[in-house]
Amino acid sequence: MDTKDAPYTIVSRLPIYLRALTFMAQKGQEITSSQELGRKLGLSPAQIRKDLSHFGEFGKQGTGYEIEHLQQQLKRILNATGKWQMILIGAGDLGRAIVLHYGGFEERGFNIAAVFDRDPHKIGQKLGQFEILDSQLIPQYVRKTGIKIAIIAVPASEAHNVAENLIEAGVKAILNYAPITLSVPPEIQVQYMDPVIYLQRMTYYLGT
Amino acid sequence: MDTKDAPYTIVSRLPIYLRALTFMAQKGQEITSSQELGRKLGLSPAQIRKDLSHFGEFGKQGTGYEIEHLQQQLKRILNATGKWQMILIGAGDLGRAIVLHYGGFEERGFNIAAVFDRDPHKIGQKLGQFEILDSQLIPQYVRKTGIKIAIIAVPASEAHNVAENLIEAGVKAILNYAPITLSVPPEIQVQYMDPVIYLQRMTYYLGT
DNA sequence: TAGATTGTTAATCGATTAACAATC
DNA sequence: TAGATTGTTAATCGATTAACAATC
Repeated sequence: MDTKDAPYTIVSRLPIYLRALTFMAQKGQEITSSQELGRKLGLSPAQIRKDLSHFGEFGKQGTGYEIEHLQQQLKRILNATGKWQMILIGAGDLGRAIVLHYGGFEERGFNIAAVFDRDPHKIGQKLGQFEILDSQLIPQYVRKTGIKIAIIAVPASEAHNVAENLIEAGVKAILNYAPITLSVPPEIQVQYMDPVIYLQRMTYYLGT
Repeated sequence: MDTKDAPYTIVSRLPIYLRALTFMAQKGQEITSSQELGRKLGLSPAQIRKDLSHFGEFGKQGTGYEIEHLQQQLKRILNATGKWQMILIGAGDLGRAIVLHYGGFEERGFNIAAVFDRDPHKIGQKLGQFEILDSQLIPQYVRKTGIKIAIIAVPASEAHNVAENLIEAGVKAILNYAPITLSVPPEIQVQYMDPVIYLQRMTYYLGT
């Protein structure tokens, strides 16, 4: 396991690098440098080279980085070569928005496989292409499919229960849209998508 | 300007503290401690005390923090006492999802004031309660209203142009849902909401 | 008073930057 | 060769943690 000991600070930047490289590749660009990447991402060239050097040597002195190659390497490091299956918990407004209106998952290696809700009025109904399944079926579904990633889109008051059930069933990573911090065992990954948190990180700097 | 020099690392945690305090307050709890907060948020008590000490003394030895009071103080520090007006650029699927299906802005101090798109087929149509306005009107709208916050929900290819127009018009903070890093002057705040970035930060740890 | 928890200092730890030899 | 850029080392910088006097 060559890569699992990289500091999270570094890991957290790799998807940003990958996204930038994909954008450049789409425009037909073939080569880039730590300087160019740094300029586009607002980071120092040194930091980008240092980050990449944790995982190997991907560049060529005097030339820079072959975009296609670095892209492939980052995908490999991030386990982003295949397609990850995910389940979505919560078929309310937020869940509906994620399923119906967010189109970016598929082309970047993620797929929603099933949607769950605990509301009897919703179970059995359709959410886009999905039939909404009973939340009670989550454990057996996760065990059967081996799915490791879940998206939580339930109200804050329910999020913690849902998370515990998911983890109990074998889920290892949670993308949490509920506006609450989840307490989970250290080996479980959680990331947060509450836009208000991000807005407040900016209003601090805005004056009143 | 007593607070504007706090390190971003600290500032970035304040909204998390505020969210946790609000949750506790809703449950009727009146007092908390750095220990309890730390446990709930996965942070060390020392860090929480250190963070808060950058802005003042909000606790009482032997007792802890009065939740209502600390909440008020954090709101003041974060400029989260009033209601911020925002504009949304992009009335596609993503913009629609944000306006119609995300309900959490209002009660937490943010409000969408207007929606813009550049597509002639969309301009003049309704998005929920909003009439979609022509993107060309953004500059005059921003100047007239003094709005400082914009949400970008256009395709990646358009995001940079949109951002430049917004900044030119006087916008100071951007919540960017487009999957691309924006290059902006250092005094402009940007935060990113691309879920795939967050998913890839987790898949690194999941093995293949 | 005894117990608890703050705010703060000093020590530790980790991340970023600057600089440069290696080399394409 | 001359110019450019990498990968890496050492120095700097900043953030976290541990510990404790102050005090409620």
